[in-house]
Amino acid sequence: MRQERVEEYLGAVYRLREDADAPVPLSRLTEYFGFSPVSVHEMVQKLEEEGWVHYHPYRGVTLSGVGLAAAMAVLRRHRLWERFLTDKLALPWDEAHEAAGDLEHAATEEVTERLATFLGEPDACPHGAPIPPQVQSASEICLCSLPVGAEARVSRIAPETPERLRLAAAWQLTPGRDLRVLAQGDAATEVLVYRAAAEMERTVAVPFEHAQAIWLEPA
Amino acid sequence: MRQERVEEYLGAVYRLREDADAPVPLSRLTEYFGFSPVSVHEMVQKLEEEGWVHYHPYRGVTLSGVGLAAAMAVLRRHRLWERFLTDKLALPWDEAHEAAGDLEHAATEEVTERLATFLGEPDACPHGAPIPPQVQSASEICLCSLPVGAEARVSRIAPETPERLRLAAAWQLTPGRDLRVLAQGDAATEVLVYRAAAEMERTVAVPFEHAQAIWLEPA
DNA sequence: ATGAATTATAAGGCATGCCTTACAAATCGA
DNA sequence: TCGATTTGTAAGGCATGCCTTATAATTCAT
Repeated sequence: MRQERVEEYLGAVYRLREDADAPVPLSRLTEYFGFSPVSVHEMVQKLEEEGWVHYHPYRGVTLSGVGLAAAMAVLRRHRLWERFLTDKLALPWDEAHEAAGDLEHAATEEVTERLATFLGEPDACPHGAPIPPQVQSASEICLCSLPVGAEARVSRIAPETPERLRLAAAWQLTPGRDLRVLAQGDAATEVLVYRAAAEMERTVAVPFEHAQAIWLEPA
Repeated sequence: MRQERVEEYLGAVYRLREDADAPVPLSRLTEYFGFSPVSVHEMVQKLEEEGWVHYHPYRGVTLSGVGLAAAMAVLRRHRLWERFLTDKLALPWDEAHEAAGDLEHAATEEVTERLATFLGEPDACPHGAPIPPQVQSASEICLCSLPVGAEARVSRIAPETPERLRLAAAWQLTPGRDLRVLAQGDAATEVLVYRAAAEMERTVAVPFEHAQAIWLEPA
């Protein structure tokens, strides 16, 4: 298997496994890549043969030791390049993910580590995802879970679709911004209302589907 | 054909055509890539079919209009990344070429142009090769051609092999450095003797094979 | 002008990584 | 527990881009 293919699969598994112990079903990978189930199944078997993942039939895949290390390396590269693209090249943050997807496979470990030094060893990508070996904060909660009146700081947008990123930027709900929940909209209409705190007097109505993807550190 | 493959071939043709009108023989490409003549021939035919090159049987290939434009874009990306790697990441210049070879296919036009801006629109790669649309200086001459006693400034190392680049760096014969020819060694022993000018009192004996690859702007 | 070297072309092969169709097995909800 | 849904497996296909072997055509130097 080509290294790039391996890396793409490992990166996908890493992203999709919410819990370290929960195997990622092949259906998730099928959906993630847009490949046929048969193709994914084939690749997963090869990945297992080569020791990258453990495959539990009818349950899904988990990363092996080497697989985890490789996945972390890939995600590290990806997110470092995202930082470079947004911070140094001023690429819009909704384009950074895709552009970094190509660069992550092209850069060697040496180049990546030099890039990390150049960038000042950042801890997170522009969308707030931790750059391995940095790990996800345990206290992070979803915007949907924040009680009315509570304040919090935006820490991450995930999953990061271009459209959602553009909206989040327009709402000024980007990592580091503070907000307070003004009111909870009707869950049926799928709208929640929030107000960014203090310095900026802005009130935005965030559709439920996007509020689900905005993660916070409570104040 | 995959775009990356096309770009590699066009880049090779661009580099190998000394004169715009002289077709590049397939044997040069065979040698450049280390592929079999048959494989190169196959690819060249496909490139011709798709309009990237003109193929003159038994003579070689020349770039078409679109092929030339594409080749220039590739070389531009390549050399901009080389500049980034050496200038911003402090990657040794003999490693920059290889590392850039992967990045050049991964970066989009938009990213490349932002990179150019970030780097301050450089005119040449770290090894002195012009970054398109910049063109090669016509007054450039080879170290072998410089008369004894004449002074000149190093402008370029080409062809750039890692070993040669390491030697050139050790000799401090890098683009921008001034030198004067002290004496001409015996061509049979393939050694020429030069002395870097003024500020640094250094005398080095440059083997003929490497002197052939050091290009100068006469003082 | 002829023979050696170069170049072209034909034919068949191989690994990769996708695809579809078809069918079997396991899981899970009602 | 039974049937629908999900998941696994087998079989065959396809494009890419390399490879080797073998043979034909051309070029070039003597």
